[in-house]
Amino acid sequence: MLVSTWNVNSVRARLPRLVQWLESAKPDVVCLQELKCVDEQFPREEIEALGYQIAAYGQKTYNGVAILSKRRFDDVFYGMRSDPPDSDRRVIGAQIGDVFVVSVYVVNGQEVGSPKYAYKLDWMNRLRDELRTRYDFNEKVIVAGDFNVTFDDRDVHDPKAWHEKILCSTPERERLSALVDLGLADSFRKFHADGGHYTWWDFRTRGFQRGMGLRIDHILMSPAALDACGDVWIDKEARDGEKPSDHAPVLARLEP
DNA sequence: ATGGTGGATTTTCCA
Repeated sequence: MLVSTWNVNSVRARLPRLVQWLESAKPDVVCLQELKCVDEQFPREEIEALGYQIAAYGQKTYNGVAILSKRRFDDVFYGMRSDPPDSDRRVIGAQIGDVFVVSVYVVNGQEVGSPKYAYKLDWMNRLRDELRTRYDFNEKVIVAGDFNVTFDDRDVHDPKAWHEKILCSTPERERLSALVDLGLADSFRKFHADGGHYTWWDFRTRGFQRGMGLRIDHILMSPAALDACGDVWIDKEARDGEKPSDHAPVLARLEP
């Protein structure tokens, strides 16, 4: 089973690239982030035509997450059970056979010290609570998405320039580690110990063309899922070419 | 150097 995550930065703007990628990569499960449209606008027919079931949780203009699956969903949940409920649509989860899959789009946070940064840290606390109370981590649990946080400086093209900056600050990394402490490993690191592997490059600085990226998209796995995982890789080609997203997809192969 | 590009929606927000 091939499980993947991709922040598409508008599913409608990315539709031709997404269709092309689904046809070539042939993932069984896809966690999408930043749909940037309501569910009525989701290009359902084009994706169903490729043999996927769709569970979407979108909103106007911002955020929005979905899960695509070749196999039918046994169960789906929409959003966190926090009080008050999340004002943004950033989390969706589904049971697909014996695997529990969550697609997450973590708050960006704008800048360290800003109100949005404080919100990000609180939101990540709430995500931890949601996952902790929802799942039995003896099962196969996969939490994939745009976490908007690097694990350590191996995930950063220029650690000096990014030191304690947004996406790289210690409080953000502590909260990402707190998710790992639930029993959710960074699956990419099972196969790649070296740095220099990135999933996001800023449009504004033409980061992709200059090799200036960060690894902020992750596939976290419970021990049973990680045991079944034979490889994890970043599809950099999907970040190249005409009208790309600013993120590359991450893929993981699991033995049945 | 607080820019730059890209998306959605709109003369601006967000990333």
